[in-house]
Amino acid sequence: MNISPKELKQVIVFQHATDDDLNLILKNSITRSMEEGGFFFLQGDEATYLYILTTGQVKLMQSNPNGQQVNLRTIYPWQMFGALGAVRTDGATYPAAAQTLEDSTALAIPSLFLRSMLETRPYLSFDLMNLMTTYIQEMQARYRELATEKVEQRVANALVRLAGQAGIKSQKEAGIELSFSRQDVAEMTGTTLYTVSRLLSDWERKGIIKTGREKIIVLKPHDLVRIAEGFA
Amino acid sequence: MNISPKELKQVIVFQHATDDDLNLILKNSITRSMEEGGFFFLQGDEATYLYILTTGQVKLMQSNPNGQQVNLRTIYPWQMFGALGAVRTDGATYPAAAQTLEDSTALAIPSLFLRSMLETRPYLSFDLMNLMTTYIQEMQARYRELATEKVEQRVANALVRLAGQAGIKSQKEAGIELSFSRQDVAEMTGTTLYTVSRLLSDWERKGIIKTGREKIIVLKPHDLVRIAEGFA
DNA sequence: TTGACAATTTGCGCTAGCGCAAAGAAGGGT
DNA sequence: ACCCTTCTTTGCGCTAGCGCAAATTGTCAA
Repeated sequence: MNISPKELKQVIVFQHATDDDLNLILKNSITRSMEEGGFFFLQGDEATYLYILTTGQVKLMQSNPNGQQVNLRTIYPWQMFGALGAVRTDGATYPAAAQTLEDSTALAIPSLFLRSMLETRPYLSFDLMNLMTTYIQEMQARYRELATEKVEQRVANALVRLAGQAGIKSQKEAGIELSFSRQDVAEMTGTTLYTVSRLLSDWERKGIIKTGREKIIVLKPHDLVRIAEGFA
Repeated sequence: MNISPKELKQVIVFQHATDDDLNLILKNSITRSMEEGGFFFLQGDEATYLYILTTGQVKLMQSNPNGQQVNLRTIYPWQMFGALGAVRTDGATYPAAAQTLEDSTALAIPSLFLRSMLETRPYLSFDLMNLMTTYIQEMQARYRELATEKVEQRVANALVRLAGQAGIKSQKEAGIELSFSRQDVAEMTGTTLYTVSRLLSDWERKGIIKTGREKIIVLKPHDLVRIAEGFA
């Protein structure tokens, strides 16, 4: 699999990189493929690579000591993951696990090489920092949501967000199709598979969505927004 | 109020700064004082300054549209706050509000000046980026905690953490004294003032802590750790 | 087409935690 | 020393959401 510098430039953090830098990165990196359900890394693994997803889909998740887990984020092609661990100068470990949702391929940039780049390429630190501010704000917002909103609102909100990010215009229905199981949605919103199922069934009865196995078609996004805002 | 470069170097992000840079920062900044209960900035304000707290205590909090709020973090002297808004290149706003818990003073560094420094001082971007990775990890951990742990565990955990960060060895009691109201603790853990009060009363009966008005003295931290880990 | 497996739905009972209300401390200022 | 304000406690009732269990449905492979 060959990646061109031009493709690599789609990555937000590399948008200001020179072609020379991009080639240098490509030369020093390897590609890793992983079949559905496999892990690029586990929580606590030593952070030896920073990854750029080129094909497929990856979910980042964190587990507590009892094994319960939450979904932190889903990664789509040309997004970066594993950056948190890889960037830290001390012998750092990944704070989350990265599991593929479908067969996936990623460019793996060695942490050591990355850090050497950071030292001599100010734009890289800067862009990376900017990306991180975005993450922090997002996490803070989700934290507040989890702390103050009730389940119904959080699930509605998640669907709205997903429709924007991961949605595909449905072929048959006039709506936006999402490919997530009830369990996935539960882990994204800090609730249980049962509660999600009940909510979705309810909304389907009301004609707001249409459901299927590992599939949710959003028919009336606006109604979901209203629910998310608390006008249940 | 005069701040010396040496003092300013306590700030993690400025640890690698030259004396010249530190003086430059001081020359371009102003100090702002704020009495207890006042706001350095509100959520949504245009991010014109990045602040370094020099004296006092500040809490960062985020509100949802209905006015319910969560505490994101408490700031102690020589910590930075307002960085998220100030760093972003687009005309950004603060994603949280900063309210003083006691009379406080802060060094206010203009965002524009800060950004000009970032462009020419790679170490600054780099250190700032490192600080941000720490924040992200912390927020992710708290998010997971909120999603998977029950209230009792979260409150116990918060006390343990606070004892480490903000604790003062109590004069009279053999314990670590914290100055937070029940409401504060509730906002930190995503629960209600009532539930916190009930838990604290319970723990006091068991001799794990001692309570007072806006005061919690941790007597047996280890017992709290056990509760936090789920051995209620 | 038929199995086998995984995802989903739904009934049911339960309890953790919410939140009102009212009473009881604890300070702080005058 | 007293009053007023703010914080805290606790009784009480309630419900959102959990989670087991069992039935049902959808998918894929042989």
